[in-house]
Amino acid sequence: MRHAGDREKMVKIRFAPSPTGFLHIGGARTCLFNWLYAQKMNGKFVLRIEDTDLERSKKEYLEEILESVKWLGMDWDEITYQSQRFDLYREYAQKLIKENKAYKKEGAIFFKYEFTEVSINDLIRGEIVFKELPKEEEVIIKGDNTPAYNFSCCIDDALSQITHVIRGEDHISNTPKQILMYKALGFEIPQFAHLPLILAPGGGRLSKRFGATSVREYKEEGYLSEAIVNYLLLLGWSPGNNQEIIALKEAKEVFDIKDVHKTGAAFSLDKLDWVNSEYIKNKEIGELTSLVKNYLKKDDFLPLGTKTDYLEKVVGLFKERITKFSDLISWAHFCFYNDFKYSDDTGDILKKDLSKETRVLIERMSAIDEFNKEAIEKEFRAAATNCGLKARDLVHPVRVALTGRRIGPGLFETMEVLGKERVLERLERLINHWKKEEG
RNA sequence: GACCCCAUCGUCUAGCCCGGUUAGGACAUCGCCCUUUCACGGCGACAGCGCCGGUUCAAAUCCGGCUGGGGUCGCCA
Repeated sequence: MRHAGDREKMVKIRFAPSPTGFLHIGGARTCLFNWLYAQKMNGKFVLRIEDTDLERSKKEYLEEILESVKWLGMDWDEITYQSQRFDLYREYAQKLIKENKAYKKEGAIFFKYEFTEVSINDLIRGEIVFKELPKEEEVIIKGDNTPAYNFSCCIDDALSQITHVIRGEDHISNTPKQILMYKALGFEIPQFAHLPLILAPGGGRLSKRFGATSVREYKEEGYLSEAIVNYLLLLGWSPGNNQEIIALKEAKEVFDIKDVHKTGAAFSLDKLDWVNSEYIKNKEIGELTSLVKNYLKKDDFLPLGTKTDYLEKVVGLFKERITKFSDLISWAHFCFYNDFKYSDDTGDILKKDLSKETRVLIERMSAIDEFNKEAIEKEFRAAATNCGLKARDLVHPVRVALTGRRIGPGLFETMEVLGKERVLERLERLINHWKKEEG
């Protein structure tokens, strides 16, 4: 409730990626917390593209970043590009020169820090006091006439009236420098909040050495955006109540920047996998199928003309046992192709020649009209019993015949999904296998 | 090295602000149950307040020091 006396400015937040690489998992979380705060405060969310490094900034990175932000479920009210505002930064640099706060030197423009003690009131960490600065001057306009980070950052934050700067902990040491620039420029100083860093599994910096670091790579591995968001939310923040699974729209309601941790959090693929499998299990089958279809299309994995309702059955077969969509490529291969070989580790299962018993099974299976798992199970067990076998003695070799593997989904469900024709075909192939082994 | 940040199971965390808990949950690991395999699911086990002082009847919780980890010190952002 807003009172007449409140002079509070509308909250305005920014996420400021640099298009010199794909959206990093850490950047994604920074974006998430910024977005969440804006949502919670009913404020505006600005995307500011920090493309001042003309050499390293690439259009493809920019596009990927925007795509990833959207994919994760976020949107923005405004987008600005620093590369379009170079004149502005130069103007302010000139102003500082006139006021004797900056000077030209070695082809660049330097800002002179008027250092006293600088104190930051961090929303997460409380007061941070800097008693010393490592330098006395800072480049604000580089030799090539482009602005340096700390300078363009201040000017944009001030001019676009950013009220809260929420960024990674690695920026803490930039903050006193920026505060001094704000002061020199006569700008109002925003609120700051420094997020803990995401650490590599062993601790230390999250780098390429530890596997995927960009959102895009996780997408390509077949992680759901909701799962990535959920997992990232759990890194440095908790909704409380022992809750682990939380959707973005729910987090929006309960998020409070003050609850964010101060400690760096190690990234755990195991936990991400678990969160992802939770989302897969709980997702409505139709939606899941369309996501899977879209995912598998990319690698041309699905044979042309695969029907959606067939794919849906396959997805139903596997949704309880995969952690990410890419698992399907090896596990569900047999659902789409007939040309698979029996895996090397199935030797013990196929050792005993059960041609006769398989023949009996074929008879029973072909006699079924409604080829569903109940009927299949009934006939299957009857066949085994008739041959004096335990069901499991027939189950294992048949699974190998149908899937090529010793492990997989429930056999009767698998048979129903494959359909009578393919089941019979593959059973014949099993008999042939034994024939060859003998000869 | 200088400046700054941080510290609860192996990992992510609840608890800390407003001292009194068998320090709770999740992932991972291990065991049992379910079962046609693998999973899922269910049940259970393992495992933690970095150390030393201080304040207090009482400290994970408040204070100080130490140790340990992290970040920054670019005409990168």
